[in-house]
Amino acid sequence: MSIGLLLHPSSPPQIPPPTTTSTGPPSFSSTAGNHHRHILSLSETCTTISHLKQLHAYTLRTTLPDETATLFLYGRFLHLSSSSSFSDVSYTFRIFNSIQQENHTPFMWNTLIRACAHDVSRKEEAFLLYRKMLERGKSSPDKHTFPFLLKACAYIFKLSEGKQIHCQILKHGLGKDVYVNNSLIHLYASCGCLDLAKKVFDEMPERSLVSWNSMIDALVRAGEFDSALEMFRETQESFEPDGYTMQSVLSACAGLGSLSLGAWAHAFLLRKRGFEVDVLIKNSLIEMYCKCGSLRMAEQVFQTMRKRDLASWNAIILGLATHGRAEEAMACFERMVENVKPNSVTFVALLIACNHRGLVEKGRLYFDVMVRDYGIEPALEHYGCIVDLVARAGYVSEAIDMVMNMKMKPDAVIWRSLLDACCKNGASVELSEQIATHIIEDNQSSNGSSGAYVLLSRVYASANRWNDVGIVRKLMTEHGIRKEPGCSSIEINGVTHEFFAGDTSHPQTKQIYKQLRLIEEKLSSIGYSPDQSQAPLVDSSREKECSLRLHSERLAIAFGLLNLPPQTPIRVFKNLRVCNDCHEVTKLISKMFDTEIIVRDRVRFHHFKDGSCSCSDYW
DNA sequence: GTAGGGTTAG
Repeated sequence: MSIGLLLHPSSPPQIPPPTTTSTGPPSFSSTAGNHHRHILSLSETCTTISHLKQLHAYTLRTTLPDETATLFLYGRFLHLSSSSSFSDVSYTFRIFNSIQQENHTPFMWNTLIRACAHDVSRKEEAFLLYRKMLERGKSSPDKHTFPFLLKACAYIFKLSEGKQIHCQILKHGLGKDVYVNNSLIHLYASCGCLDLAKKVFDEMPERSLVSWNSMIDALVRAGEFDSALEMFRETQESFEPDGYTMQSVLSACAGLGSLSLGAWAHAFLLRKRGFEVDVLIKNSLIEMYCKCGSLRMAEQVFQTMRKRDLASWNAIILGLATHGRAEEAMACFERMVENVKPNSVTFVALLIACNHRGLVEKGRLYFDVMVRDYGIEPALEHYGCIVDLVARAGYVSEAIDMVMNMKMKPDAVIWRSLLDACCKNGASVELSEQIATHIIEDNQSSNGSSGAYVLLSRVYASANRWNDVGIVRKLMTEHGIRKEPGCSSIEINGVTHEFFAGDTSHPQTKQIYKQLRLIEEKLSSIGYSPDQSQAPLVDSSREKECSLRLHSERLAIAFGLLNLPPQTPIRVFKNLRVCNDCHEVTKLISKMFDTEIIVRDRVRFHHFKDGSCSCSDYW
């Protein structure tokens, strides 16, 4: 039988077939060894699972030289069937199970474990296989086994299993293997155990670029951006950075919100040769520039991309959204759908765009379109945006209905949006109490509920229930809960200056407040009256004095106006969500001072490691 | 004799 005839017409190889020793006289080659070599070479040219199955069938009818050769060939089949281009794991299992148990080699076990580690729905099976491998007692795990197993483990964030595997690694004497250790670093970083990742890294006898990259990535994930950049500097003493390194570096710059560092990293990339600045790096650049407040540079990167993927579109839409440029974000979405199918993240970005600008109608529309036209189930994040949007606009009962109809448990962010709306819209004290209870119960041990306590005390104060106000304050003290202050930062000449609401600690405070008065006078002259409700909780005498100067971002803007040369763009970061009112007043100030002012929110402030910032917020 | 480690936004 001719294997050439069996293969699909599109298949590349048409190697003359061998004849088997069992099916008649040889035509041009007669040894089993030749068959073996022939099948092996054919296996290298398989491009579809169908080719492989034909080759497998052919092999079953063929006599091979010995058992070792047969097992080697089956190992190859296992590997092929589970490789990313074929990825027919059930077929891999069928081949594996067709081989007698005592003939399963470590290579076969490893291949099967790898197949499971790469398959989204089979991660758990990787552990079962490992256990079986040990139980059968014929094959010992080796240096190839553990990276696969740890990958599966990291994917499902199983720390305790990971630690057990770590023990197994040591038991089998593989604690020095660089691949195994890199996988351990990745695992511990995925589980949020920076200390353990660091320990593995520090104790490694040998490190590769991947070790450094994994460690830098671990630091970025943990929000230790400065340390990540420091490690990047160290890396270069031994290795040339690659694309992975640079993506982590860009993330670190974005995390710090430092445009100067980010621009430096960009220049480094352009200067560097030897690796391609691909879509993923470009996406990181867009994200970095957006997070560092330079939408202009982000747009430039986006515009000059020859190839864009889903993430590129999402990154730019999100950037526009968080900068309060909702119309452009929506226009970008329209262009996007002509090229790429949007996903759930796209709609988060669109809802954020609406949220930042108080576009309730549009927000409702996108929420419906997402479900109806794209079949995307709303996730917690979508609810977080829409509930906040609707609630802020004063549609409290609609927001409550939404929360009640959610398929998942609302988180503290959502409850807080509701509570905030209740406070502003004079909802009943009982309702506010109920909502506050949800938040406080969900956040017993963390500081995430500080907003709820503050809001609740406001509700009681407005109802003249001063006793209850006292009780709330006492509870806060007892639970060690601090108020979460509004905080904004601005980077000037590579130095980050930070301001809190009503802050007077800056050495230039006098001039800053003078500048603020000037801004306020100018604003009043054009009839603008700042929205009092947006002011953070401060004592009432100061609130009356000047609402404008109490906002942290406005202190930062005033500082920027004082210290930057005219026409220099002013970029301010806020630890909390930038609200519609802020976008509005920023636009006015930009116009009055003929300069570009951008205030944008930061997901997390790296110096609030103790969780005192709104890390759990989506914006 | 086969293979192996490190990314996707809120």
